[in-house]
Amino acid sequence: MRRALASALVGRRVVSARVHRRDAVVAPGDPPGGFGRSTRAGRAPARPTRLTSSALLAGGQIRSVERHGKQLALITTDGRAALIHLGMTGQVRVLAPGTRLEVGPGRAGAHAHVTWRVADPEGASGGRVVFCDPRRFGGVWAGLDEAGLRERWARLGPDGLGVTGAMLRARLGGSARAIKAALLDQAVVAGVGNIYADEALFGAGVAPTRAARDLSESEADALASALVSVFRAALEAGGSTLRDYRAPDGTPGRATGLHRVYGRGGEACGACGGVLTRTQVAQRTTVFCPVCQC
DNA sequence: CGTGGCCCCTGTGGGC
DNA sequence: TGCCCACAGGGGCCAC
Repeated sequence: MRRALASALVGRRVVSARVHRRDAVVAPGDPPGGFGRSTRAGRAPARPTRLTSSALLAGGQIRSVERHGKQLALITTDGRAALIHLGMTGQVRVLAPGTRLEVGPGRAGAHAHVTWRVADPEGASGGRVVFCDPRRFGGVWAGLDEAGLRERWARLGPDGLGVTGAMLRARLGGSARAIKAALLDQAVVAGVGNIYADEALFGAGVAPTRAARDLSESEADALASALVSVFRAALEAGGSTLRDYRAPDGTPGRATGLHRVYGRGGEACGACGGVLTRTQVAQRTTVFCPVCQC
């Protein structure tokens, strides 16, 4: 996504930013609680703050598109930043001038929440970029600057693509919680979600329920390198499309074909032939091989 | 302070 | 066909 958005946006101007659903955006001064909390009926009476199009980069020129973990930042040459998180069902689509967004799986196209119009520096239309998310677990953080962005990202762990055993050990510390719960914590490693946690634990031969503090040094090393290879392979395949995910050009990812345990509870383990166990860890469905992972 | 539980939301697929 | 339930790529808050 980052690469596709960078090639579509870097050097272009943001002509306008339109918000179709205010609760898919968090602006500075909004009450805490994340997406959807500020305007929901029956909640605290706090009104959302006024959201200017400038807070969503209108009038700026895109200098770079950066990513840390699951968060994607659009940064302008004058130092403004907006941050996108896909949640479970989010998409960011790039549409050529004159084209329409199809409704698509999960009715994503019927849930467009933010639309940016972009243009070449000479003014020729560059089409538009649309953030969609039916469930609205994702959203856009508006009104950031680069310092605010770095501050947010400093609270996250190292990005999963570059994690090492030493980083992992330092972040796990003496925690008694299940290693899978620790991996899902974005302050430990940024970017690990339910699919890749299970896949990496399988790759490393570590059971998801093991206490984080009980991992040996070599197990932490194996887990870090399993994370990196799982991420590399999934990126190479364009990501995991269970149903909703699409690249910015609308193509689904093909990494689901690489999953060795995720979504395969009850099936035979590809390594030992035993039955893959499906259970719950940290309130998330978890699949692992009780023979290969211990 | 660290943790588990609960909740936010919409869509889909299976059982009856 | 329709209704109800379970479940889904995430993460913030709150009570223990």
